[in-house]
Amino acid sequence: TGLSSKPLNSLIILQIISTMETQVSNGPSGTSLPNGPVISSNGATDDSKTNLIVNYLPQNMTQEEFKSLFGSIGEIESCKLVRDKITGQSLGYGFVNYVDPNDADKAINTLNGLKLQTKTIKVSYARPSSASIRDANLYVSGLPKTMSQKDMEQLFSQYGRIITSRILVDQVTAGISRGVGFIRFDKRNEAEEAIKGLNGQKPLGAAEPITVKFANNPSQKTGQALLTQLYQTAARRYTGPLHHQTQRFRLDNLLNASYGVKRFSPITIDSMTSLAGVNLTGPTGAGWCIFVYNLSPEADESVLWQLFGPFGAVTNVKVIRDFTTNKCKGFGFVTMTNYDEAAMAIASLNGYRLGDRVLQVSFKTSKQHKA
DNA sequence: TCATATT
Repeated sequence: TGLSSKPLNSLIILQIISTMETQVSNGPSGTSLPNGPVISSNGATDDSKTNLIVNYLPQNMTQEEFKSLFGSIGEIESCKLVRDKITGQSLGYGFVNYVDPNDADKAINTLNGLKLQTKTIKVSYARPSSASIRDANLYVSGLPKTMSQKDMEQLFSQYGRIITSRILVDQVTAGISRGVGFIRFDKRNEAEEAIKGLNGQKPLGAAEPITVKFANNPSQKTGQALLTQLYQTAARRYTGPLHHQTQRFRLDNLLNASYGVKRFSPITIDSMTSLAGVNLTGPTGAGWCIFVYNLSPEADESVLWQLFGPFGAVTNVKVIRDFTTNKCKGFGFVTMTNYDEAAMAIASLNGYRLGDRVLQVSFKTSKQHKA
């Protein structure tokens, strides 16, 4: 046919295939087989009960950490952290498709709202992928400062189903509206109708008209913005470690954000640093292994993610359980990628009161039981 | 005059 020698034609073929896949996955809902995937009459699998979208992931979370976190719930059929095609940067969201619909449900119940670093992740069922749900995100400006998120949703809901909405607030004055926000509709045509109906209009009782337009798409940045981003990430890589005082400040902010509690650990970072090298197992493969003692019998992996996630990159967590009762034996392990973040977590969480227990947290040593 | 929601 001559197609094989022309890259452009290959691209077209790929697009055709991808269109076919889209059509197939949007086929009629099918029948559920016992303990198996839902198969529709045309042979395609229906992922609506197993496939999740995860939003507001920390920027530095890797595919491996992502899989590790959601794999702690149950067997994963597939998962993907979505990255920018050009820069490779995480776009802050991903997909997890479980084998068992019950695990998808469990993941929503236990991981939705989990605080990781500065983010609160959102876990929900993914809508079937289709072109009609893309580019349905609107940027709204000129909103009255008194307008709440609920008010804004009420205004826009006449044009379609709203998936998310947000009003940006001033960081320093703690929560005063900046008069700008976002509305994501289920369908792009709903967003288009909302622009036609509301752009340049004055909301009831408002003094000024609002501006409604499509939001900037993060995956199609300008060349200048791309260069800026590349430069900034490169600069961060080559910047030395933050001063300890600064780290302590960041640490308190993270803790306050995550737990709403301020606490001070008697252990300083410097004393932790002096610990390094004498008694540690050291960075084994993936990172630094941390020993966590005095967990309750009911403790599970999500507790460890919640405790350590705010401090930085966590690649793995494990609760050690009794073989017969399946209850936690009182301890577990956490692996963190970066030494500084691990030391910070230990300095803050050692002596941390979790329920009626006081945790003991340290780097894992080669002979732990010898106290 | 914009945080990161459809692989």
